[in-house]
Amino acid sequence: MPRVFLVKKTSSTSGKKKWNEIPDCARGDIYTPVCIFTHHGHEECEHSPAELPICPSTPQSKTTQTHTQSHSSTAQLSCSAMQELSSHRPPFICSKNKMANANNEALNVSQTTSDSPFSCPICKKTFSLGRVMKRHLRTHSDLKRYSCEYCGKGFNDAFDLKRHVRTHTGVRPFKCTVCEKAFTQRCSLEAHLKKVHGVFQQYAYKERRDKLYVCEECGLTAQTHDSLCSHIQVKHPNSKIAKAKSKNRRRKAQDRGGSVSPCSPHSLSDADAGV
DNA sequence: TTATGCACCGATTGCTAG
DNA sequence: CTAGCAATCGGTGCATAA
Repeated sequence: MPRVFLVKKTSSTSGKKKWNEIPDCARGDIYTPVCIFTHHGHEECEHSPAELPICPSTPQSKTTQTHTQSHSSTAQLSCSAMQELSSHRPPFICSKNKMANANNEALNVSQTTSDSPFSCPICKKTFSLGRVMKRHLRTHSDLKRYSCEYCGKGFNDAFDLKRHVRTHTGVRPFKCTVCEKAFTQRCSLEAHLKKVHGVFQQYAYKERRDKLYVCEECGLTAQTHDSLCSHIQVKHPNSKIAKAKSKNRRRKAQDRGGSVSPCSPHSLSDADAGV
């Protein structure tokens, strides 16, 4: 069975950079967490990850070719039927977790409680919020809303796509303060700090959600939107992000008939980037 | 005011390379 | 065996539509 979810192998197309061979210092300006909580109790402030979309994807067709079903139709399938469906899915759609969950869900059907009012009609998993359950239903569908322009892999979440694209672009926003090694995901950095250096990061929940503005073009990180926008305008004036930004400015100016922020958060959204 | 969608995030996990 | 990579998915904040 192909380990298709490991893009590292499957996307070894010509022209792809071998980022593992590139020193972190050569990848561009990257994020260095300054809020680390060590054994010594030293604590500083911290900011969190990436903001910019880079991979404009469309509701692509590649992932919808087989076994795509509407929620209404899938809702009529039993768990075993869903498992069978999964076994015939195209490689990158048949996710590991989906398969594992299918088994777990079958086992846990009897464990659902009445405390969670929203229950998945397919796997019977329960949720406290209706919108969470509704989104969960997507996991039973082969339809992927966002596709990677580099490898074609599909994702349900725009941010997941953005994070995935970093594996192609080499952007690694999370940098170890001890050894300079950089990572694409905060958890990878935290695991590294904990295991290798014995350093524990601790944040309040809010602190974790503070944004770090990452230029997906070069990996530069900024603490504010404005500084990031200035960077994009100066360094990457012809990038898709910059174009999407200017396009969004024009649109908003038309919609509101007034001045708009030169770089509002939504101006950098996936949708505005042509998704 | 409520419902909904989007975006971001962390926890978790399977896998590979060394 | 360990460290790191990459992916999935539920929780949550925010903006906007109804």
